[in-house]
Amino acid sequence: MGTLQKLTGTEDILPITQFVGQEIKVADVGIWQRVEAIAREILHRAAYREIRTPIFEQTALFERGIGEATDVVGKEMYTFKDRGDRALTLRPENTAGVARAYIQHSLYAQGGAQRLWYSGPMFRYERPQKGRQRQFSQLGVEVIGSRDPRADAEVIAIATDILQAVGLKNLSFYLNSVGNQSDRQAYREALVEYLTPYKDELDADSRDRLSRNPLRILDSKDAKTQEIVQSAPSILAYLCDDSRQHFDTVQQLLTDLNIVYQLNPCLVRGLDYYTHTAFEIQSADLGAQATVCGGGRYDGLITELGGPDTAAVGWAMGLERLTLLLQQLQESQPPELDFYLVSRGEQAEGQTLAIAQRLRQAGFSVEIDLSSSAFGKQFKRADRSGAVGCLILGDSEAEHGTLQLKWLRTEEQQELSQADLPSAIPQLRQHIQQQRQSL
RNA sequence: GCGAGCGUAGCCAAGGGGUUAAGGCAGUGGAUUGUGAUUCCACCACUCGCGGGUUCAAAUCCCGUCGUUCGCCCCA
Repeated sequence: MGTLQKLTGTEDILPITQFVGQEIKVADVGIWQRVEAIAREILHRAAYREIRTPIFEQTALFERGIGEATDVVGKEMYTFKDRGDRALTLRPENTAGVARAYIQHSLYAQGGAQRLWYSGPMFRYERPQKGRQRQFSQLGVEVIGSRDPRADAEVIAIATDILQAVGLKNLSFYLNSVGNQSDRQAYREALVEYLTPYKDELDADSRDRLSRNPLRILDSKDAKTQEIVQSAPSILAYLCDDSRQHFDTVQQLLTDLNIVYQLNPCLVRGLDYYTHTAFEIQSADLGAQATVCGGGRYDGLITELGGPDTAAVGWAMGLERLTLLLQQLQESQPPELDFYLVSRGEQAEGQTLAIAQRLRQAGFSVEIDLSSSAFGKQFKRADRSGAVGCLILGDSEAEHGTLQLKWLRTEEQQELSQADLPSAIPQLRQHIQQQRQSL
């Protein structure tokens, strides 16, 4: 193909929806704007403030923060050298970046917990499939500076609020606790001890992980491995009293909030920094990439990155997955347009911009037809634009300083004086409102 | 990184060795030179993702490559 095309695993989000039959092939920006507006409102009400951090960071930040043994760091990062020979990486997730900013600007000096949210592109070098891209968008929240179980529950409640407000149903919420460092160490040994005799029956990947990252074997999709894992010891049995109590309280709070969850002791998240609470919200309608939202507590991360001992919880939502689910539910609305301005003739065309600007400054939306084609054609486009009114400017109007206004839905037509336009504005506004409502 | 399927116009497609590459939607111009519908007419792929091979002959068969979709791994 001679033309340049988007890179694999990236998407264009267009102003128009593209259909194949009834099925939406590519959803338009409208759905994104709706989701973002709803999320923003809910986050605002919960006193979360937006933070924007760079899209690339030093490679070392992710290596240290996410963990060198993880797949994300091991094989999925977009890493490169810049012209100054610095090792950079396009962020594969944003918790590490937010933690870095928190430390760098000493946000802990503000006192109390910092409630933060972010939204933006993330990058992972993977083979794309349904619900998985190389550039994708995450909306996330972080509460940094509290180990209170209410923080865990609040963050979860906000996630379920957003998903519900946006209109998603049929989601499953899985909850687990992976305990603290020493709980996990003890459990890890027990698990390895249990699994070692079955070593030859595990699938190849799991056998590999037995020494490197045995907890990951728990959520293997391999049938035989699953069977073996069924009777493995549960992490929940290895929680110390503090961990146990924290987890119990989180569960109690969720129950009080009527948030339905399923305990899943096999839920292990792929990033090293998680401690205690871990959770995922999944949909059955997404194919193999079922997780819409995932997160948990990460009490060790800030220290790991060189900051003070600071507890934190957070989650991230995959916005492509969310919109993918949403576009199955609703059709998109064309943008509302007040006036479509048609014109013909040199003098008339010369007056259109000034008229449009005057109306726009008064708060109306106005689209100018730039084609100079026959009025018949321009009217056809006016009709399709969905505008309430069509402003007509031809030779005689230009001559007399007037303009025709045809209300497209009622087919009434009236004449206006250009000079009197400002005084006609309240009436126009009222008329448009009426016509919209009568639909 | 691995596996499988699929690439014919802006979109949906027919054609599976024989040469003008069906049809539909959308678009543009006109019938209608100042009023939205319908209808009608015309235009809209020097070539079937790209490169090579087989053949008298390739969109069609073979190889490679790129893209895409779904899955594995992993995650959002």
